[in-house]
Amino acid sequence: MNSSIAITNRSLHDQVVSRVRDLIIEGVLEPGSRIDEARLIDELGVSRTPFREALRTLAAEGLVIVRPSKGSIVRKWTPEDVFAMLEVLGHLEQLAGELACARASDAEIAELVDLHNRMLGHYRARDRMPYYKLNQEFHSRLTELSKNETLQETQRNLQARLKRIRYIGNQRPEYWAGAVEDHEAMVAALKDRDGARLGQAMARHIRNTWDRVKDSI
Amino acid sequence: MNSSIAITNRSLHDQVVSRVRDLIIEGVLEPGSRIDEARLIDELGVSRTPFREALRTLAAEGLVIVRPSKGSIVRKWTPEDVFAMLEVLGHLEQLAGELACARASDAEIAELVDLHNRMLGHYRARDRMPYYKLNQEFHSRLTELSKNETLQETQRNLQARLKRIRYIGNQRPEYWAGAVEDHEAMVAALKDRDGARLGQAMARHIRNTWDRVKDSI
DNA sequence: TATTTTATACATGTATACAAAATACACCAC
DNA sequence: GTGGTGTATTTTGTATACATGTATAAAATA
Repeated sequence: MNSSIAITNRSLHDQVVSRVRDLIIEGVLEPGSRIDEARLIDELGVSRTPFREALRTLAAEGLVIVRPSKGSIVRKWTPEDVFAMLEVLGHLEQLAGELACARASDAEIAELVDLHNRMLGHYRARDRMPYYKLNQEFHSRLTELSKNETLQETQRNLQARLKRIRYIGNQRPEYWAGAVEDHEAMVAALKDRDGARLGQAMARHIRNTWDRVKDSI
Repeated sequence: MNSSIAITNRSLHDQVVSRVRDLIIEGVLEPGSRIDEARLIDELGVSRTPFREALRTLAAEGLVIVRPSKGSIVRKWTPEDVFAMLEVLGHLEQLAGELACARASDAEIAELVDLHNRMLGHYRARDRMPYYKLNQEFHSRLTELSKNETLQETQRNLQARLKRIRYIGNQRPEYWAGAVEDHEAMVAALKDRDGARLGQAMARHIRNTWDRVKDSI
């Protein structure tokens, strides 16, 4: 029972989309495996119509492939795919960084610095999961500061595709330390509102990400 | 009756998606207007299921908004939306240009130069429609030369969203002349495989596009 | 025994029917 | 005349039934 007062009128479609998306990101539905329609609709307790519509949405997002008459599968990324996604994401976040320096308010930047400091706390305590979650938020929030809706949308989509891979990849301690260093540089540039430097730092961060994840795909 | 021999086994879904997408791009379905499910499925001769699945795909592409229980509408872009899309597209094509210079074969570049020359022919003859179509192809092909699948996918999507706007915008003769000049610069840089210069030229081209279309949104 | 064919089961694609929500409209009170 | 309430109608959301296509396994032939 939902104790909150808020009216939760999310359509069944939206609920199924985010539920299945999570199942894919969490790896419950394995990349390359068939999606058993009958079993999933049974487990989710919905009928085929909203489920299939959800699959179409996820297919458009690139997480699922619908093969006519042959069922749907969870999309599986090749190393080339991942490299391509990071190449694009790197340039988009570079743009985001440049725009953020030009368009964000002082308060917004302060918030982001605060978020970064909390991340540092989790790093020192070696709490991977909360660090990881704040990391996702850091990148999303920084992209928001670009005040460019399309940029946010595209970044969100790529981040969703990469979420699982990144989580798997960032396991080794020295990789984690490297990522934290990258973030230090980014936050410093953001504080100075040095768009070019922030852009460079973000692009470098994404390139480093490739080095960190490439062996675990 | 289909006189061609080719087996046209595209799913009903795909057919509906591209049909409705075209209706939106051509302006038959006007931005902001409600999509009359009953009428359209009747005109297309399909049932509601594949049609609604197609709407979900188009919604994910950003061309349509599905409002729960209130029907779907054709998405209408504000000037801010268009500016944001061009800002992103500009940077993506800049990246595409840089990568193309590094990764394309001589033959591929020659093909693109040839395509450009055909565009010039249409420009001299003032044949707007064939010029416009080759222009779309020019940008798609150049992005293909980046050999980055994600980049192509993202570019395709943004190009689809902007298609109608760009067509409306590029009407005045002096604007057209400016666009042709931009292309001359791009092709020259591509011939020299000067990635930085090509990138700059593409980014500038997109910025000019904004100036050309902003008054007609 | 290997290979091809065919039958059958099962999963997917599409259509339709039913339920729920939103909108339009008429009627009444103020 | 204006505002509000209740009902009818339309439209959308979901479930289910039916049709069609694909894969598997059994049987027949080479």
